[in-house]
Amino acid sequence: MALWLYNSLGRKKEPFVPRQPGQVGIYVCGITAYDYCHIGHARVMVSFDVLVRHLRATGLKVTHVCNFTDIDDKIIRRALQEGVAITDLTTRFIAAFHADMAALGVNRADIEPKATEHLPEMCAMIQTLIDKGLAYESGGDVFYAVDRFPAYGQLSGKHLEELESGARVEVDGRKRNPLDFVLWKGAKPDEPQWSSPWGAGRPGWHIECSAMGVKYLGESFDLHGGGRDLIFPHHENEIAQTEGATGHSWVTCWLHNGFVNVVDDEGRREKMSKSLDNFRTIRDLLTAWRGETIRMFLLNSHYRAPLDFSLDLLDAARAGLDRLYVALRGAQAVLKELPAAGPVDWEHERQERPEGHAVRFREAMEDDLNTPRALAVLFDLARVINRLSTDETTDPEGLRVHVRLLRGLGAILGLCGSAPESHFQFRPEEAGQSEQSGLSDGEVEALIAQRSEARRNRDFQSADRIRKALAEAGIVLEDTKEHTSWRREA
RNA sequence: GGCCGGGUGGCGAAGUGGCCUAACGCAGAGGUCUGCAAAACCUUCAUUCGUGGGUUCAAAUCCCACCCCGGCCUCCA
Repeated sequence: MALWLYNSLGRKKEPFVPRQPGQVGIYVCGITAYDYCHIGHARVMVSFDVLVRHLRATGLKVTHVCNFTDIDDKIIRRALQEGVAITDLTTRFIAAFHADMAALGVNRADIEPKATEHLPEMCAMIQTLIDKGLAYESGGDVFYAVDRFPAYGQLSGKHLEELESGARVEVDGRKRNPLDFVLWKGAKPDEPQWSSPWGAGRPGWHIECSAMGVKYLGESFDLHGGGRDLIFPHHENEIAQTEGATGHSWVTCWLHNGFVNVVDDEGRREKMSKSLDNFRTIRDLLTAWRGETIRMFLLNSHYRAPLDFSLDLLDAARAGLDRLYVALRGAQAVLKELPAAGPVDWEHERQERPEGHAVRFREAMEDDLNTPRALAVLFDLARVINRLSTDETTDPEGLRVHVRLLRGLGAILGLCGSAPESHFQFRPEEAGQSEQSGLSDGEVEALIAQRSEARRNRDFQSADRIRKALAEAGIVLEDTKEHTSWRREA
């Protein structure tokens, strides 16, 4: 078994071989901290979170780095607008990022470097580039001379001549070549600034990822990822900077996920983005859907394919996730206690059940993280579990084994880790629905107790009246022989 | 204009030469179970894969042309 990943550099799937056996370094381009995150950000973070989980589940030791851009034009502008200090603004949105990601079940990266804390590293790299003749000072700024780096364009498949002819790049007299990009921006009055050999100023955007990637993962490492829109110019420039400075190859495999699109009422679709102002923030959606539902929605399509976002699809994802939790809840009723998600013993699974769920799941994941296929395996498992839970002749051990597997495989996708009750009893907070979902858990339980009493007395009229009332409040009941469980429906 | 993705059932989405008369989920239909429901389970739901050619014993999968959707080429995940 081997993991195959689609490498944007070369545009084909390749078997993934860590540079150092058993160890992986991965750098993911994080956010610019000036606003709340939307589904597009969620997709990046969830995709790479799943990749890291998978690498770890297959026995690799992973160092996961995800940076924060905490100084940049947009941040400065936004801080000015809001009349707050830049660090207050970035601190606030970094905290919001952490909260949103926690809700989505995204694990924290091992290292979360901030640009403003790595000025010396960036300056050192810029100086190296100047010394090597790859960068030059001009009018207080420092620029990278793209035509001094022959491999420029290798990642994005762009050729310098074409870029120049197509040029939407604004003319800047200080640049030798219009495509040269800034490494160091000279300070304007009233802007945050750091001292440097080239005068006071601040770093360009691209240099931070080069400097911090090298610092934490080395001059060569395995994986570097982000959204497709970063391929050019951001990642192209990162390569030029880093390989220009070190003189050798930097990242083995570049990974990029597809966009989240928004479809409007006329059926037109476009990329969800900050600049188009057509985004839905994660925290907005979290008022009506569990984070795990959003995760399910994202994982139901392949990470590289374009993905249309809609509320209906979120509902469908919720229904699918319900199915997995129904299976867990049914098993819980039989087993009394739900087995925890232990690590999957791949060797054992391969020998005992070569066609089994675990093997099929892993094969799907190893095919460039085919999460839709991996999810299909989870659904197959849920069916098996449902059958075992309903069949009274079943021995509990077989059921336990399958439940443990569902939770173990689910954990690699970051799913199925909650208690079934907390999934089903999640309460949306959306303002307009407050009346509908006004019943507290305790009130629901009390009404169910009344209904159970009525049913025991075979007073089905009263029982059905209560059930109907609950249904109108968005509560659905499910009777088993000895117990009534309930869930909230959107 | 250059480059990059995508077009598969009512919806979402896998599948990239034979196991595909197309996985899986949602929605729908019938049945079993149930006091009745719900859930579950069983059955059913694309002879067809944007269009037109071609290659092949064999194509959703390869080749050619065309049409449509989205993106990058400027900040963007």
